[in-house]
Amino acid sequence: MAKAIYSTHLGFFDILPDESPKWRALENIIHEEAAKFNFEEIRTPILEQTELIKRGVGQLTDIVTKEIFAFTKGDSNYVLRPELTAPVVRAYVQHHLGQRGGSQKLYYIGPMFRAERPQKGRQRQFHQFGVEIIGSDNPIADVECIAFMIRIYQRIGIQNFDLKLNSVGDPESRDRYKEVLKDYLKPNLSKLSELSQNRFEKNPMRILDSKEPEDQEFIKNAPVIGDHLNDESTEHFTRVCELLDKLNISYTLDPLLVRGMDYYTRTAFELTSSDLGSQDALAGGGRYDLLVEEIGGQPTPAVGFAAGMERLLIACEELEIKLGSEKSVDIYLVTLGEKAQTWGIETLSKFREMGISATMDYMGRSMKAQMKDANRENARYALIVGENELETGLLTLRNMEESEELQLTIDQVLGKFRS
RNA sequence: GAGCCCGUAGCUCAGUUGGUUAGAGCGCCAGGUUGUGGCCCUGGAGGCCGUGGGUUCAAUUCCCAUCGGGCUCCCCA
Repeated sequence: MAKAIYSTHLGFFDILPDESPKWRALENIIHEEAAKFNFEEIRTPILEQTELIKRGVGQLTDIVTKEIFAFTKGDSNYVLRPELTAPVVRAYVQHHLGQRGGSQKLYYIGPMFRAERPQKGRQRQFHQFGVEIIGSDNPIADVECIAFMIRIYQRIGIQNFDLKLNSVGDPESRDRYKEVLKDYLKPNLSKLSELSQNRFEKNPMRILDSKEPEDQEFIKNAPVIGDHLNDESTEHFTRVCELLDKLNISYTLDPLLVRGMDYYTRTAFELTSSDLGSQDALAGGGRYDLLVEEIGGQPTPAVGFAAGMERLLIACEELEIKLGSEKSVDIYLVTLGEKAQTWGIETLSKFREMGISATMDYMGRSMKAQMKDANRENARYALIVGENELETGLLTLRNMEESEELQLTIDQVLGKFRS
C-alpha cells in the first residue's frame, strides 16, 4: 500500500466511481418500489440530540452504551444517528405529521453510524433503507411493512433468505412473561453467562438472544412468550401470520427472537441470509407502539423496519447479481487542434441540450489516444473533427460498435440524434 | 472490550535461507499505424518492500514496538 497522508477513519469508506452505479441502482429500486406502496420519503439530519437517541433506542442497549459517536458543542449534545426510527418519530412529533391525516407511511435511505469494531458486513458508517408506518395498530400495517421489505429482495433476485417472526407482546403480557421467565431462570442464575446475569434484572428477555454456550440449555427449555400473551396480542399476532399466509410470504416462528432496541412491542421480525457470513441479518424490524409517547407525542402505534444496504450488496456479490449498468456516453468528440477544440466545446452544448450525453478529450492528446479513451468510456459514437472537417464541413461519425463511418455535416449529425 | 491473520508498484501477487540495479500479470502512458479504439508487438513511467527503533559489516528479509487493514467473539443492518 502506498502511504496516503490522509485516509478514511477506521470503519469508514469511500464509494468510488466503479462502485457508485450499483448504489444508485439500488436506491432507484427502493424509490420505485416505495412509490408503488405509496410510501413517502423522509430525510432527517445526520446529527440528532443525544438525549433523543438514548430515550428512543434505550439507555441499556448496546447501541447507546457503547456504539454511539457523540460530542458536545456549546450547550448542545450531538450524536451521529445510529438508526432512524427514533429520529423519524421525533420528526413525526415535532412537525405534527399525524395532523396530515391517516397513518403516515414513511421511508428513508441514508447513512447511519455506530462505533463498533468493523468486520465483514459491518462498518462504522453504513447505509440503511427502511420504512416507518406511524398511526396504525392494524396488523395490515405490520404486513405491508414486511411485504415491502421482501419485495425489494425479490425484485433484486435475492431469494434464499429466512424471515423470522415473533411477538414480544404488549407491556402487560411482557411484564407477566418476564416474571415467569425470571422464576424459571432464577434457580440456575449462577450458571448463566456473566452477560446474561447482568441482564437478568434489567432486561431478562434479552437473555433469550444470548449466544453464549453456557446459556443454551436453559434457553432451549425456557418458557416462550407466545404462551403468555394476552388475548389482544395473541389476536394481533395471529392476524399478522394469517395475512402473511395470504400473501404467500413464508416465515418461521422464532420464539427466541428478541430484538436489540428497547422500543419493540408485539410483532418482531428479522430477515437473515446464509449468503452473508457471520453478520447474517439483512434487515430487521417490528412494532413499537410505545415509542411515540416516549418521545413526547400522543400515544400512537407504529411499525417499521430497517435494512442494511451493504449487506444487501454483499449478498448480490455472492449471488453474482449485477446491479447497475456499464458506464457509457453517446458521443465522444475527437478533436484535433485548437480550432477543433473550440468548435468541440460549443458542439458539446448542442448535444447536451438535445439530451444526448457527450464528452471530449481535455488533454490535447493524439487521435489514437482519444479513440482509446472513447473506447474505454464505452462511447456509442466518436465524432472526429480536425482541420479538414472544419474546412469541408463534413465530419466523420464513427459507430464504435460496428466500426462503420459516415461523412456528415453537423446538421445531419444533429438530425440523426434528434429522432 | 477480547482473539487470530496480513502489510512488496494503481490492482492482484511473486521474491530475498540477511548481500550489489526488487520482479510478473493486469492497468496507465507512448511508439509500431506522422488522422482511427478493441487484438498483437515494442518501450516507458510508477516502489524509501506501512512507519519507527533494535541486532548486524550489511535488513525489504531476523527481533520489538507502532500504525493500517482483514476476519472472528460480543452485538447489530
